[in-house]
Amino acid sequence: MSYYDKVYALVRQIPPGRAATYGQLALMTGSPRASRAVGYAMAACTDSAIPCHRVMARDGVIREHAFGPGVQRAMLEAEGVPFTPDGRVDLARCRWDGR
DNA sequence: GTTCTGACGCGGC
DNA sequence: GGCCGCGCCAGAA
Repeated sequence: MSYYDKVYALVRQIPPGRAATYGQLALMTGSPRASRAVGYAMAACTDSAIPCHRVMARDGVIREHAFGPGVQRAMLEAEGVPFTPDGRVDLARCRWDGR
């Protein structure tokens, strides 16, 4: 059980239509400052069972991932995740509370 | 064991 | 309000 597995386990618990930030997941893993490590774990995510598209920066900005550019946003929209006009995820409404 | 890098976060200018 | 720099943790070389 590496740190990655811990992060993945949390990400898999994110319900459809919800989104979480790297810092939030880092906080749940027990290392509030490990946001970078969390992001790195997501970057290495190749398992389709892990909804890594529901994880983004604190600002709601989505970075391109291994699945392809633009795919992440499409998947989120398909799940009903609200987006702001400037192309960011509206974390104010779909932010996952961790439960 | 040491060093560098990275899907980040926050404070300061 | 936007841009720059430093610090954080974990993994790979």
